[in-house]
Amino acid sequence: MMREYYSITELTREFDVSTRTLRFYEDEGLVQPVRRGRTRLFRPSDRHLIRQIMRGKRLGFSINEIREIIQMYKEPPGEIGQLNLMIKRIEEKREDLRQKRRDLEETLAELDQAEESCVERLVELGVNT
Amino acid sequence: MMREYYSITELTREFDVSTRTLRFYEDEGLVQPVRRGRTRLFRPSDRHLIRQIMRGKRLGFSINEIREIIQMYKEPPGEIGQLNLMIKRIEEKREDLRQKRRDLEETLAELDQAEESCVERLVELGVNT
DNA sequence: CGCTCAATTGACTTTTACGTAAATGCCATG
DNA sequence: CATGGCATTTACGTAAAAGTCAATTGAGCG
Repeated sequence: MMREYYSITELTREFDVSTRTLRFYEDEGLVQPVRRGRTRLFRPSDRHLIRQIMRGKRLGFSINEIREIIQMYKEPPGEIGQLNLMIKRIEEKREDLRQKRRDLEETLAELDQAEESCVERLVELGVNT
Repeated sequence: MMREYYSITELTREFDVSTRTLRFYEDEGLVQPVRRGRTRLFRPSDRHLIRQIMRGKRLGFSINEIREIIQMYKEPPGEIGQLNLMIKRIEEKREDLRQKRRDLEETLAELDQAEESCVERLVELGVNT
């Protein structure tokens, strides 16, 4: 079932962030929950945005970078110049992500090696006792 | 040829960081260049460390996390308890990196989709004019 | 030796991404 | 109705990771 609204505390629990953080994202214009009186009602689309924000954070993107990425997920603009510009920006972000992927694979490889050294050392010690 | 020493400015150019940054990393104990008088002489091992630091930064790790990772690359400890602890830590970091990889792939997929939408829109506009 | 210019040091400042506290609102429940 | 329990707003605080600036220092060179 697709819920209509989520309360702020529901989402803080789901994503393990504080209310302060979600309000901060609202101030930053990353999400725009609707209001009933003064209380915020987050829609599924807001929830999805928060999911994307958390992903961006884990990848080490700043709020501004996340904002840019979120722009890219939105409806493409209607003007050709804008479209070409957006495609260029998207390509840049993808290159950025590919660099991160290379960094990630290299780091994983080095950690694999480090673990192997540890295991070898354990075997040595196990043999000698 | 394997250079013996690198000056601080050489490395700032190579890695596109400021001298302040490299000194900061030294203060943080991430690198320990030797000294001739007061000037720092960075050895190939320091250079390699800086490379690893930059990788960690691009992946969004904090200085403390980078410090931990660097510890893992070093010689494995001699004591069994320490070795097991280190293996556990390494496994945690790897899980962290695998999460980042999932985030990365998802983000790349969404960007692919976004670009496709843009291209489609371009085709529409191209057809209509 | 004196000059110059890069390098160092230390202090202070800045930016980012929230944390925290205080005062207050809203509302369901006993 | 008052009590508890979230919510909100406003304002100030803070830690991390450098940037910036000023005052020195030292090394090389003519």
